[in-house]
Amino acid sequence: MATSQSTRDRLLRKARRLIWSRGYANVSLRQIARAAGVDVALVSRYFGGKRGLFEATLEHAFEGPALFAADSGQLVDRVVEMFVNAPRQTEDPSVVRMLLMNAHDEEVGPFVRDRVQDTLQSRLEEIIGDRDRAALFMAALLGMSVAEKSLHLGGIAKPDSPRYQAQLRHMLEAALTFDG
Amino acid sequence: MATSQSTRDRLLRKARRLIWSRGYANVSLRQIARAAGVDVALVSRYFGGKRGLFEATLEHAFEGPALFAADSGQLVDRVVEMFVNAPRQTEDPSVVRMLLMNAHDEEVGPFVRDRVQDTLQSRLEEIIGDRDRAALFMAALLGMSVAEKSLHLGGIAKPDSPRYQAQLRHMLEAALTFDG
DNA sequence: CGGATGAGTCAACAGTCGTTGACTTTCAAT
DNA sequence: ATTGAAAGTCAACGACTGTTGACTCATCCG
Repeated sequence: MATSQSTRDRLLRKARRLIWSRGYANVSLRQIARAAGVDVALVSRYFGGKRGLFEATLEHAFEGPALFAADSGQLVDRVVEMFVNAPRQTEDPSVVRMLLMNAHDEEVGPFVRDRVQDTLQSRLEEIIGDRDRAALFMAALLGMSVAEKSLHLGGIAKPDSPRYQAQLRHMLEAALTFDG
Repeated sequence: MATSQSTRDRLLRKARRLIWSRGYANVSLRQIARAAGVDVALVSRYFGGKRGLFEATLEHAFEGPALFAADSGQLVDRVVEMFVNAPRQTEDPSVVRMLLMNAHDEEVGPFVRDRVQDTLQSRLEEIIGDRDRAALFMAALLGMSVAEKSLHLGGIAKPDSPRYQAQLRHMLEAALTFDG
């Protein structure tokens, strides 16, 4: 028998994949449910609605252990590892991709931005030890991601190439040398 | 009497402001028409539909004269001028904002990306003289924009402050020193 | 004056959306 | 074997979307 837990998980996984990559407003519950092989009505039953389903996908989303264990010296290496190698295996959208697709959203944007501030960004400031540099570091990460993943900008190398590593590393390290 | 041209322009202006800042899928024709004080049906009459209206807002969108007249030495100054000072006056969304909001869109995303490649990006490559550096330059611009405008990242200064100029300039110049 | 043209209005269409409540089925415990 | 809760199904709802065609109205030409 299909336990409640397993169908809940199937919904959650498909929702993460679809909403994180296409954006909250651009994915319907019916699409998610169909992909998960589950009836639409169960979304409201298990998560209280679309909003609740999306928020559930964000639990533990910012607990990248590799990043959070890093100190300042390892930071660039860890981030490059996270965003260059990891996505190749999991095929799940990265947190940065989720950010780009949902931070502007009218309904869930504020929630997403708050979560990022509280966790990822504040942790980054701790590691780097400078508020401005941490912000620029994040900006570099976002810029590279949007340029490659969604703009398909020629000149940005394919993310599985060594040249992309070099490009990303260059911009990240540049952020860390800012001296306002 | 209200000539056809003037209502066409009113629709166009409101569409640019709304779609550029909120994204194609997140603005309805009825919202645009109401903001313009015009009946919805006229959109289909004058532009052939929502898609046509949006594409019309992109005509001449990438002809920033200040940027296109620049040579390599003036580039950073011109871009800082364009994205720091100009938006203060016009209150219109910048091209970068339009890009961030619409490059991912399922319906108009490909169109937008093609236009950017053909005009802005290729012109940037001409000026900079290096494909990789041009791409990183664009990534820096995008990253700063998304970090400030839509993520409201603490640590990124307010765009009308001298410190924001310094931050943006730092990242842009870093892109130009990439040596793969 | 009469008719035609262009501009604007209005109601309706087919479709999709998130959500709800009533229903059936399944399974375990008394 | 009967009861009861849990799990899943299904149809319908009101709201919203882009688009269409028939309508009114004013203006200008012959």
